[in-house]
Amino acid sequence: MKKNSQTDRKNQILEAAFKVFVDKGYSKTTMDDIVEVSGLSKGALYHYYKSKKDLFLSLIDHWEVYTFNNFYKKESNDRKASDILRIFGQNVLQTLNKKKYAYIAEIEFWSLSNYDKDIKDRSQRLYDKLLNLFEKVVKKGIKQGEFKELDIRNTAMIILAVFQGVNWFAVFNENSASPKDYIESSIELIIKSISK
Amino acid sequence: MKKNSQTDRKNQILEAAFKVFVDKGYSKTTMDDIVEVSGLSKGALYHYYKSKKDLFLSLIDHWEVYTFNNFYKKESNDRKASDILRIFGQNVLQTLNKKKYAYIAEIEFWSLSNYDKDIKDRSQRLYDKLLNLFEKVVKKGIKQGEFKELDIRNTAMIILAVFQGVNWFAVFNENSASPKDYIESSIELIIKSISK
DNA sequence: TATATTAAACCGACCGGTCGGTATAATTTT
DNA sequence: AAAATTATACCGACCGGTCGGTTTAATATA
Repeated sequence: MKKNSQTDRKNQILEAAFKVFVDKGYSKTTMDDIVEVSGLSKGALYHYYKSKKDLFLSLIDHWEVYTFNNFYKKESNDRKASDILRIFGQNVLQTLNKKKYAYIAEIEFWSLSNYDKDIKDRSQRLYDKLLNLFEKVVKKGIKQGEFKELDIRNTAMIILAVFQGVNWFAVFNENSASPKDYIESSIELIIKSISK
Repeated sequence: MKKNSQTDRKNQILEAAFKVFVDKGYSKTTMDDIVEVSGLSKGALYHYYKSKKDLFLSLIDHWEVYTFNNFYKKESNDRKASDILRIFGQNVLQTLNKKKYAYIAEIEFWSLSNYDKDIKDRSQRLYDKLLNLFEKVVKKGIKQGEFKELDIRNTAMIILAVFQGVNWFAVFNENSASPKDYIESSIELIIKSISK
């Protein structure tokens, strides 16, 4: 009971913080904003998190679960590697449509990583996970004879870069190209190139 | 004479601001920091720029000239499209090695674009230029029979995304892959896919 | 009553921008 | 060409407001 309501409270705060951070950016966000949106008091906030930065760091982990949770599930074993990539692509699109703000938060992580070592480390850990995931898929493709023998890390990075490309659509009002076209054609381009 | 010394002063301020902004990020940068680095006074600063934001906006234009100046030159007419892409890639690498901070500044633009319309517009204008440049190359490749008939805007975006991928190396300490390998193999991958 | 939790008043460091003023250069007047 | 006037460049002390964080008061819980 106690343990649960404690994590409930923490989540309540995190979600409020998420909203405000995405809305105003880290530095323009005030603790009072988060107090207001969370419906709790400042005392409560500092009871659960020791500082604004501490709150933000927790948010990075929260973000990962929130945004990429279904990512990790979808890699079913019975599909071929190329199809897994396609599914990833669809997930990215879905996230862009339904949780555009997740990508905006991600950009904030990048930006802050340049000036704060703790945030950088936390973000990097997150990306290592993602890269490992892509690497697994590439390895699988190679093992199953679908992909050529290529530098695994490098290929994973290219895939990541392509997915990161949708950030473009999250930030700017691009109307001369659609995210769907972009993602799908990019993935097909990659698949085609690395397939035997 | 007068006009010149005026732009000299403005550049002096811009360069100081560039340094500090890259070093600390926009919000953590104080006007006093810029005062100190520029060697001028606060009064002088506000004499030439009406606000911190005004200064930052000017910096976006400055950044473009500073970072991509040689980009625009290199598209010599006697080369085939794929080689132009390769040259672009080398330029990106060179920039990453010599002016890493330029990429860090770029991330700051992205981030701030989410919260400030003026910065967003200014940044978008910058990317439109870049995309147009890539489109020209793609068109050329098609016209000269080197590339397939494909969606031009979309292809330009893929190229952009790949180049943006080096931001990764600018932000994080990636030691399991080299920027050079990344860029070169990415470009070859693209060229291979879009060539007839 | 003791303890735990929340609410709200408050503190003080910090910072963007202002403003009164000086120095220097350009222009006009005598 | 000297003096007077005006325009421009520059300086730095200062102010008003903000905001992360602390402290104290109130309230609920046991």
